[in-house]
Amino acid sequence: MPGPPWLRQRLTNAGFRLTWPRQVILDVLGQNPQHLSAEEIFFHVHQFYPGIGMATVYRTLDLLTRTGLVFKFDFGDGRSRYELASEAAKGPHHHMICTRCGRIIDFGHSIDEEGELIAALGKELSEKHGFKINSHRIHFYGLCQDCQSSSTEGKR
Amino acid sequence: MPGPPWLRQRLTNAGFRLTWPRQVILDVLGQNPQHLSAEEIFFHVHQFYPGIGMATVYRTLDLLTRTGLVFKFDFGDGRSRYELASEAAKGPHHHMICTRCGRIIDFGHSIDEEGELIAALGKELSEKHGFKINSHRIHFYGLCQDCQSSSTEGKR
DNA sequence: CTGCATGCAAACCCTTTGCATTGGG
DNA sequence: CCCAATGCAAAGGGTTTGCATGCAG
Repeated sequence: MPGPPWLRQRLTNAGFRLTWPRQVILDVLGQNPQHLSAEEIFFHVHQFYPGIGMATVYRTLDLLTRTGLVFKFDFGDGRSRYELASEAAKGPHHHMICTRCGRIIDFGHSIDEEGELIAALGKELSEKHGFKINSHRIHFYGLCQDCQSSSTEGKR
Repeated sequence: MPGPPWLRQRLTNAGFRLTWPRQVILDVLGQNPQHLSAEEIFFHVHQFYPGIGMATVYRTLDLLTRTGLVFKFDFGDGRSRYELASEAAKGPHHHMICTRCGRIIDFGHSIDEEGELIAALGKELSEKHGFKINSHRIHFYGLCQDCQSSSTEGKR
């Protein structure tokens, strides 16, 4: 259960204490490239550190999110997902959400059009509305392979 | 409080009863182009139809969403927003979310790059993962004009 | 008339918070 | 040592559900 030391350093650098729960949560996130819900993170962490409570998971995730070490995602199913920023930053990083079973897959791509599009939209946004864009996300909705077989589509 | 009759027709066509609460909810949505939360919809509807309950609002919104008359959005603030599909479909339609004050603005644009980008990404998604894309949404995160003035940025 | 739709209130789920205790620096 | 961080349990906020009643078709 080692895990990247530079992440821990960024915590202490930001003035936060390097506690056991925080290290384990960081490690769990580092070992799970998928988006984990708070409950899933709790479950994983609990195996190494049984005494942990959900409140600490939430507080730590909030801390990590505010510090920028973790990204928080909302896919519309009522629970948030979390992912290491360093993992998400490995490339443009979007998501495909199956409107039937709720499955979410990461979608790292490398298409030139995106840079131009985002730049153009960002320019328009700042000119028309005075916004300063820091990031963007693209969500695709549709049916995953498994759900295309079945007939009745349960739309969200 | 008239409101578009074709919308009501789509309800009856789908086999649902044309009740008073449903008509009023549809009218409220038709008169408010912004994204409304369930609570805001309840509040508006309540003025015309005081007897209505939140449960009916939620059940109706769910019905309308499943029928495709209404789009449901999640911007990450813990409550869902709803908007008439016919309104949202007036053009490519994305959102800018201020990470400080939570303000959301609609962002209807008309940039050619988007079609190409989405097509390219959709192709990749279907080829690599077997997904069938029905729709997509782009979220921009940043600071709105008002919040750029203030110093401390409260990240989500 | 018949059963879908409503209203009310309780239940639910995820997340946040209060408070005494613990442990990192 | 001291205060930030934890754990527990209770509270909170949005959404869903059970059940008796009401109304559209």
